[in-house]
Amino acid sequence: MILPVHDRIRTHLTRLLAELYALDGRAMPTVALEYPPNRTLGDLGTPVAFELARRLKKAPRAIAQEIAGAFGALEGIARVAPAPNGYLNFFLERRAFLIDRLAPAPPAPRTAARKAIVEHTAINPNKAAHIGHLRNSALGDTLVRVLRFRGIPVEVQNYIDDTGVQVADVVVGFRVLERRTVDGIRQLADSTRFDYYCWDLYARVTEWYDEDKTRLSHRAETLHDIEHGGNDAAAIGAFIADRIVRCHLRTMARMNVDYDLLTWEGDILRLKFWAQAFDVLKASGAVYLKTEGPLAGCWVMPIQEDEGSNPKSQSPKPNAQSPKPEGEREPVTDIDEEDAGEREKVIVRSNGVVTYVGKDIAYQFWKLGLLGRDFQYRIFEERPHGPLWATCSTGGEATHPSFGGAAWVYNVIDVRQSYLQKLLKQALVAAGHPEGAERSHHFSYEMVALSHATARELGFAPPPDSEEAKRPFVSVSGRKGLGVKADDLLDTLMRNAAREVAARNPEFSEAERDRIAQMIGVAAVRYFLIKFSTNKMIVFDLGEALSFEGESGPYVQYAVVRANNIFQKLQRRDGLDERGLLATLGEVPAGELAGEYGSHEIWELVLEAARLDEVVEQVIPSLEFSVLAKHAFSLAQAFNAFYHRSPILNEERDDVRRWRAAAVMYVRNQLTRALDLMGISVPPRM
RNA sequence: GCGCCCGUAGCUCAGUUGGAUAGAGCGCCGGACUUCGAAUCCGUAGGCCGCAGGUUCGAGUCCUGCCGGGCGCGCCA
Repeated sequence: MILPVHDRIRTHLTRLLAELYALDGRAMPTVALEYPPNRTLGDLGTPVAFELARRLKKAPRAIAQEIAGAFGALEGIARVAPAPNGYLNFFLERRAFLIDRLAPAPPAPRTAARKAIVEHTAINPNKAAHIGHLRNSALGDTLVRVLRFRGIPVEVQNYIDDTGVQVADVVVGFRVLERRTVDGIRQLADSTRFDYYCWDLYARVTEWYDEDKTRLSHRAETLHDIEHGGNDAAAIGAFIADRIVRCHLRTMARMNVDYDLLTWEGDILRLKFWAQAFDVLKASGAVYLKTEGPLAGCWVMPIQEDEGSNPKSQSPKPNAQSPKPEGEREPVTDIDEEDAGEREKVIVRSNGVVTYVGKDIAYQFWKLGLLGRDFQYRIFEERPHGPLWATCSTGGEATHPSFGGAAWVYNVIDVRQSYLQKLLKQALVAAGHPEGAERSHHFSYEMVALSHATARELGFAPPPDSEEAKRPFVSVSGRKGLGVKADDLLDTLMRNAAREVAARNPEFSEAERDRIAQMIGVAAVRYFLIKFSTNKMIVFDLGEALSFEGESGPYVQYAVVRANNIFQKLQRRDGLDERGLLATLGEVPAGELAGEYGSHEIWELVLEAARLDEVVEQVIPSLEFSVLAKHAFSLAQAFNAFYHRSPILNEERDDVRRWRAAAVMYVRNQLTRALDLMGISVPPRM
């Protein structure tokens, strides 16, 4: 890991600059650390002299020379070199650096970090999951892993909208279109792929509505029944939601995605979370009753378009202190009710029913520990590593872990919900919790569409002369049943992987082959869903996603498998294991590592591998995991090139062999960690 | 109409605190398996970074305008 070295240089340099140029805190430039384009220039470099040039009225080059001259000794730094163009470059103590990083890691220091809640997945529990949902969970789960890597405690929640329109529509499908009873549906669920069945039924219901709009009265009626409970529709709705959620959990488990708590919307209603939040919002003036105009009788929240309404976001740090007390914050901007052009969002309808935004506000308050109420909790299912909990409104377990009340909240929801998520933050500010707003993140990402080729392959080709046909992609639509089901994709992926594995390892048993194929399939999807910027739409193409070559998850896995093979052979052939290797590194001549034999390639590998912590640090505030994916890929790429060029087992010079093996060991360790952050495991062979 | 996002190689994309020579993958073409596994590697070709201004020692990156595309803006969720 490289960050401790950054910190050491930065601290040293800051003190040095203060002495050298009598700079006080305000005048002190930030010491940015970068990587020179090649190792002959240095291992780390800073453009700090450029920043000082104007203030000191001196050429950057002269400043860099002065700093280098006064630098003195610093642990881990072999040499400081001012570059002719003004950069200040550093050379590291290579041997110590690598030995340090190979030593067994000390137990992670206890951090005072407060809990973060990550909510992701949140699929309507009325049909099978599709490829778009996988993007959500892949991003959400990676966020969870990355935060935990940094020592931040994380609670993972999956929100279940069991009382919404989508469940109601499937209830209508079963009751009205198919005339089934609860028992009939249960039988069906026990004997079919229930989530697939509902996928089709849901599409049929949508069509049925489209044929005759008056049929929508069935939806309204069902929605009402579900919300009030104690009737057939509610029982069917509850059954469907429960069964479909279990299907979703199985699908997600295939992707190595897991949760701590399922929060059910029905419980938010039954426990009257909204009533509580409503009181707070009314008291603070965040919402008010319209007495005239088209919205008369509605409780509304004014929508602010100015900058002040969108507080800057903060990201958690393991050692961050508690937020400033609210008293030190700027006062909430006054809401100008007289402003004629102002827009208003209805929170409570004139018929007294709260909107989706209202429920979400209450839920967000609870997540931040600002509501003053809690759920009851039941065990949803037992798992090897402990129970999966779910909320409930009556008869909960007497003892349960503590949920909610987090310092940081991440809501992983697609970009179309940006507007609502912004309202959520505004509500927090208006209710007097600006710091809660700053610590609430909408983790937004773009949609997944289908390529025309893939749509055609699946039988969704749009009519030749339609608008859709002219577009560069085909939109998925759960309502129309148009899309790639997650399990179908995973099945295809794993089938293809199994074929590849079998071709290369004919001696494998079927079970072994399938176990490995599964790991490879997961690597392929998860990497594919992570490697694009979140604000870029993914035009999903089966062929591309199925590819195990080039920039892909399996490519990175393959590099690690190769590295592991080297160690297995080293041990078998030469009796040299990792511990034995480590023990000798202090004595072995380090010419190969130092680049004295003409190539710096193993040092390049080590330095690049060490950057994982820096990459993670960068990835948390930006929420751009493509950076992490790219890092892993380029490290794997560098390793593969090295592997090809530089033999280890057959290298005759013992010192060279040992340093190469040590570098491979470190790269392997770091790549394994990077893959784990993406939810990808390493197969024993592939 | 208003708001947000995108425009970089033939295609798909990196380039996220403004820094040293704009990079990958795929595709094309040409090479490398009696050698730690070729799901690999090496090489060739391919760029008015949408356009025009501005800020800066320095702009693909920041600002303004324009052009092209996507998505939002409901007493739906």
